[in-house]
Amino acid sequence: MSSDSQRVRSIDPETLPKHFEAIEAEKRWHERWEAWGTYRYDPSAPREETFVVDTPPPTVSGSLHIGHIFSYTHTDSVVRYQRMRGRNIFYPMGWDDNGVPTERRVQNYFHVRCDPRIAYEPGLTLEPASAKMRKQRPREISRQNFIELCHGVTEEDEQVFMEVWHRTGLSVDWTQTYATIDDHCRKLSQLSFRDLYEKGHVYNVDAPFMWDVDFQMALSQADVEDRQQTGAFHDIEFGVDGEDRGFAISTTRPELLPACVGVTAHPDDKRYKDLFGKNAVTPLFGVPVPIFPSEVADPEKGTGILMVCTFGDATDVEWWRQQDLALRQLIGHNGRLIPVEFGSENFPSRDAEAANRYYAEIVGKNVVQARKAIVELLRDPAGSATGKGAPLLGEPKPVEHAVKFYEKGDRPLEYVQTRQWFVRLLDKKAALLAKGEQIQWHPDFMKVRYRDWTEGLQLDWCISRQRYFGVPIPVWYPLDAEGQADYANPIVGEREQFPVDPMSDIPGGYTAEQRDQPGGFTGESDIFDTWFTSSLTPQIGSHWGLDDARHANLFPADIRPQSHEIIRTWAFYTIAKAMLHEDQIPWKNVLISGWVLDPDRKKMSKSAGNVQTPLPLLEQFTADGVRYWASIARLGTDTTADPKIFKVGKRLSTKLFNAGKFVLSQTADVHPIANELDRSFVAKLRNLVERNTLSFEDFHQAVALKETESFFWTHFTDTFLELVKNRARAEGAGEAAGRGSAVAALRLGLDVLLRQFAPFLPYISEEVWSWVYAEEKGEQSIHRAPWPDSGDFQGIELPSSEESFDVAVACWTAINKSKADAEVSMGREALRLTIAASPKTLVLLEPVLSDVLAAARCLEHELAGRPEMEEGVFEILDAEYAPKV
RNA sequence: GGGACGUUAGCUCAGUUGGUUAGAGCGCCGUGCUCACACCGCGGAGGUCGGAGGUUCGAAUCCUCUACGUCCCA
Repeated sequence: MSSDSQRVRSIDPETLPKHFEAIEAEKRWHERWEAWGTYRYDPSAPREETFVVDTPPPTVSGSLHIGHIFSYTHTDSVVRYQRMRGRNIFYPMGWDDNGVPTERRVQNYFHVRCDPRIAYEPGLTLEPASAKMRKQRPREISRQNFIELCHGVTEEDEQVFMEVWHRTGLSVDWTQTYATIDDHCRKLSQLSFRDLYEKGHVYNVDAPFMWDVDFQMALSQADVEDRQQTGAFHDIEFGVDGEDRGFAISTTRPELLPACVGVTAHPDDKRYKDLFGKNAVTPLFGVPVPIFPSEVADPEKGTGILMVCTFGDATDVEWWRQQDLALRQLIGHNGRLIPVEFGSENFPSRDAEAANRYYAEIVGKNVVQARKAIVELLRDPAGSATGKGAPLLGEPKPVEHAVKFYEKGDRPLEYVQTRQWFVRLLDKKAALLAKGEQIQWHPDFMKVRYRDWTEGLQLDWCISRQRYFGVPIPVWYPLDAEGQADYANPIVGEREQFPVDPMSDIPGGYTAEQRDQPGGFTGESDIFDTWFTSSLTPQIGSHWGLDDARHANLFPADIRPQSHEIIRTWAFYTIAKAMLHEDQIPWKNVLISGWVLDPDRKKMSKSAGNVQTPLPLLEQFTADGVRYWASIARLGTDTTADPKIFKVGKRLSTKLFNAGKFVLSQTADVHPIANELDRSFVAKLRNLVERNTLSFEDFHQAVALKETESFFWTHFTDTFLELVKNRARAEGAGEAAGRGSAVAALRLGLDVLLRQFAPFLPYISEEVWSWVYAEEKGEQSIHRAPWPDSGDFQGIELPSSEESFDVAVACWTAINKSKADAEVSMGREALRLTIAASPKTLVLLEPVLSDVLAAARCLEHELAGRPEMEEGVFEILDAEYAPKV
């Protein structure tokens, strides 16, 4: 040992706490990372060095549960890996606050309703509604006051989310945040509209469209879902105009009888063939309607002939268009039957007086009430269209059928004639499908969902919503001398004006006094579908249309993380927007996280009432423990929230703390890694790094975690560490080289393993890193340290045999087993024993034997060559152990 | 009705291009408080890989059919 040799930097374990204080550490590290700017985006770096994340903006008014941590952790581990690879990370956070969830929350929280006709009340502040207030009618407030309340509530909700994200350790750049309702997003959203308008991709039209009668707003195809419902076929007898006969139609919606505008059956249906071209007469209301053939009519369903109403469903709309039928809109915006006058031009009747008498029984009722009432009326023989008894034939026959609902709604959709804005997509299916193919989907099969949805698209995208808290559609309409709006020639806001609110701002060339005056203008009161804004998240981050240089650096993004149920909305619309605006794909990779299931394997959701809130779990299992559970799940796989797995993660982090403490408290003179066992361990480690790097590049980061974890336990703490423990502490002359090699290998092992754990377990890895490595390596945070690569192993000679490590472990395990079989504790010394193995295996054992004997506490030994034994297998014979003390 | 994914030890899950007696963790049984760690170690038991058929020298893995579960689309 030379006196001028350098000692390795080590720690005094006494200065460290006995246990890892995770809660305190999480707070401490979050503050330091923020202070250091560890996760800041550098706008000066070129695109090829930048890694861009299109972060999902969480709906802040939704319930926060463990599923949020699950999917965001997936993203964070990818991001942390890329950062360690030297990439400049753009990882923003958005808040999705505009739209229905926030409006609902405000309505409930303050017990208010928005009435746009009411005047603004400046400075209005409200307390959360008391139980007493809730018994009264909701307070009605102005549109502007309602919007202000929404802003207030979302700010509070954002704080709750932020706290959880900080605690989870997301490496988001918190200086890059946005809210989908803020000025920037409203501006981007309106710029998007303007661009689509200029390109001819948007239009408005007054037509029957899907309508939710509770929210009283139009919907897009993506907002709608099928639900299986029990209905009933009602067979109702119609008359034939000018003839003595009748026929029975089947319908599940008898309440729409007054809205009947036609009758149809399959052209080949012999039963009804001779009716085509004639008029039918409806019972009760005596309305003559044309009978026409249609391929779409199913002869097997009900009686095979059916009534066409305005409107029962989408097929009714089709027939109405094709056959140019009358429009008899019956269902009002609120879902109740509106007053109509039979005998008037649009509602002809053979007996208007009777028709109006019957209709008086159902007018003003909602659909369910009206159905009940009309069924009773149909039992009245006087209402017959043929004079042959009650129009209702037999009793209603129950049937299970799919009914369309707004996904957030409670009552079936109606088709109501309204004016709405649309984005034209149906003519671009092929191009949209091609864009989907250019994007890498992880897992790949998730692409099928995008394809299915795109191929099945039947309607253009309805983007106007009759709501308040959202991005206004930036248009006004000129009013003619009669005060009629000219919808064909809207005045679209100018780029410089955005964000603009047509309800308060004035279009160019007009004065405020001309609002809603003949010859003046009127502002569009509708807002955008929230997806119209959310579909721009990559452009919101890149400042598309506002900062070309930044946009070029940040678009398209590298990854879009999201869950699979919103492929048809968020992913689809984002792809559509990128294509319509710039003929681009919005991102190169989509990472799909699965759902979190409760222990009964049900999806965790607020409506199911099985949500687990994150904070208690973070308290109990630590952020690293919870992150472990999330990270070990492969992309796209639904995963059970299993406390057992959280526990495994927490245990892993504790073990890292202890192993780190042990390794870094070893001290020795600086010496190269030269010992055979050490070199053999390093070779294994090097192999691990290579495999993990490939896994991360393929977005198989769960595999990398599993491999690292397994290596850490199996090859590091349970074996290598135990085998070199004695040598790492050996005193005396001639021991320095072996000791130095052992300590160096332990420190390299810990260093490289810590860095491979860092993307998954940011807190414990940073904690251990800070003890020695931060200063030694000149990287204050492990999260800015380089991902391990071949450079970490430079200058370390390869082992003489790749098998040395495994042979040493096998021999040591055999001795342990012999102790266990003899019911002797592992700590007991072996006075002597014989190690039997094949001669070849004994040759491999030779260079690592001293470490094995020391670890096994073996004083004397003999080797016995057994040619008949399998390679790599050991047997312990004639063991004699020291007496128990 | 069309499609996707899943079905492997009591539980939660790995099993890459088909290749020797199918793996891990938890749990269980036995055992040891050896100076980093009882938030630990060591040893052990436990599965005809949903079912049937086929291809192959060889199938958890490929093909066909089928059952069950979850989801997507209609």
